[in-house]
Amino acid sequence: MILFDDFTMEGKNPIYQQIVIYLKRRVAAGSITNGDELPSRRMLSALLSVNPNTVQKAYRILEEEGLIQSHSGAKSVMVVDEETIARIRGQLAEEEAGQLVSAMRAMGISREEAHRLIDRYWENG
Amino acid sequence: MILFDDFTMEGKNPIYQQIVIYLKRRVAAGSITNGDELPSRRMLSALLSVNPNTVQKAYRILEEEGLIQSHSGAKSVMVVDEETIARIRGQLAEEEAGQLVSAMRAMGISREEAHRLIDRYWENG
DNA sequence: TTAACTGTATTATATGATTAATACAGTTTG
DNA sequence: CAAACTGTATTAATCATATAATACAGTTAA
Repeated sequence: MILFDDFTMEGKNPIYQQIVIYLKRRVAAGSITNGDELPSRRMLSALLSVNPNTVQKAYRILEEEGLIQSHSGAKSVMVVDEETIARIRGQLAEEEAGQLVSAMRAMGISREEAHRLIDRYWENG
Repeated sequence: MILFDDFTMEGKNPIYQQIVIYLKRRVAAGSITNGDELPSRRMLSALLSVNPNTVQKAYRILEEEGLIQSHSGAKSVMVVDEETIARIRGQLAEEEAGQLVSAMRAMGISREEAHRLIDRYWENG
């Protein structure tokens, strides 16, 4: 059973998107593997203090992307293979790196300075 | 007159926030200096094909942060000193670096791998 | 001076995100 | 079997974002 024990609500992004990205990151990290059971919509909504519909929206999106399989009446499970991991990992890493680079460039921050900033946040943060 | 010629609408963020961050980044980069005139709400809204109220919201937020001064009837101008530049620069760089580091960590990506990803996007993009 | 601009304000409408309260059919388990 | 869970669906209400259509008073420039 996937626990969501290190899930935290952060920033302004919609909650359903935060759930989606949380699960994708754990797939990328390898801490979620094929067949892992997800908490039910009702359980997770209670744990996060959000509406069951919000969790349902996140799960539906992941199902449309092929990362979740749901049989009506039974618990939903993750569907993960090596190709999926590589795809998700590339997808998320691209977004993050691309966003940081364009931001730093727009601010006139050099590549070396950007590396130093990241190193500083890697230690503390 | 600030031209907005390299402004592009990107991502899902509210438009008024994109305008705010665009101007802050140019302040951080030094390509906007003290006293620079802003385009009027109506002109910018026409240029970006958005509603004047959306531009007004962005300008109002910047005015509340002290980066813009508006005299009713005349063009609004930027208010920028060295302290402001340093503050904005630190603020934006912190956000970006912090976000990337927590994302990479959650995905189990090493510091060295993160640097390589950034270098790759610095060249291409 | 006056016409064309400026900032500012108000009211209305539409859409997306979220909450809320249910309902129903399939499954798991005691 | 029956109770308690499961996924799924519907309808209604609230809030933020964004658009739309004006209105008014101050500034600028021909």
